[in-house]
Amino acid sequence: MPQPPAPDALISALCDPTRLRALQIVWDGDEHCVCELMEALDATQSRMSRHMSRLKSVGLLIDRRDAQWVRYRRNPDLPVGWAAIVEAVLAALPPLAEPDRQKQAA
Amino acid sequence: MPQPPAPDALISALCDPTRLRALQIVWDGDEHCVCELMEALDATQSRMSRHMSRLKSVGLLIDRRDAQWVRYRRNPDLPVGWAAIVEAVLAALPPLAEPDRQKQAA
DNA sequence: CGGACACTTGCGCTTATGCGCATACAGGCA
DNA sequence: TGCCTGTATGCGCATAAGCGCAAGTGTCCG
Repeated sequence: MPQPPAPDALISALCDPTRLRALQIVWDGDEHCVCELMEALDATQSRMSRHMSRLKSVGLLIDRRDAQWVRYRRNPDLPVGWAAIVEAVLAALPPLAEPDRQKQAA
Repeated sequence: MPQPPAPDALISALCDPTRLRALQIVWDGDEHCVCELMEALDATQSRMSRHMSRLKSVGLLIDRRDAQWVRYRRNPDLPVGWAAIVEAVLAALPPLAEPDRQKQAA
């Protein structure tokens, strides 16, 4: 089984608003550190850290230590089927652009 | 709001193996009664009834009373984005054909 | 070394979720 | 009406999930 766990695990990982928002941000393919995400999503550090760790554990993301930061990004080797699910879900989500970032615009 | 609740609700509804399997069966577009599903998925009556009711409440399914039976089937008016999610998820699931129906074949 | 910053993790708590059991409800049929 | 099949629902319970807090790890810098 080249894929991480079972599809059920993928779905479970998506079953949380914060994780979905995080995916939304991280899915641009770029690297994002925890501190960036916690600010963007208004979450505490431990909370965000755990969510990211969960997304990583199911294989959606990979991380990399970069000095004091841990950079998360989309797993480039994600099976196509899984990517399709994530993308379908993200496509249905509200843009997030304004609502979660307006704080810094305000 | 033409769409049921929010996408989060859809995802939550998918966060259960039994519901996923049920969708797998029901997604053929035909009608399926609870008793059929409970047998196919080896679930108790109340359990299956609740799962189906949940799938219905988020708008994935519609039901119809037919004498003593309640026929569930895929909601034909599902927004395309939602259908895309469901289909992406179902595509990633193992066929289910054999494992859950072999009992009647045995 | 010591302190600051970024992140992770153990712990206890609270709430959500799924389950079975028993019971209520609905429709067919005698 | 009474009874049977099929489905829904109230209730209580057990487990899972998410959270905050506080302590621990890793890295840089002075």
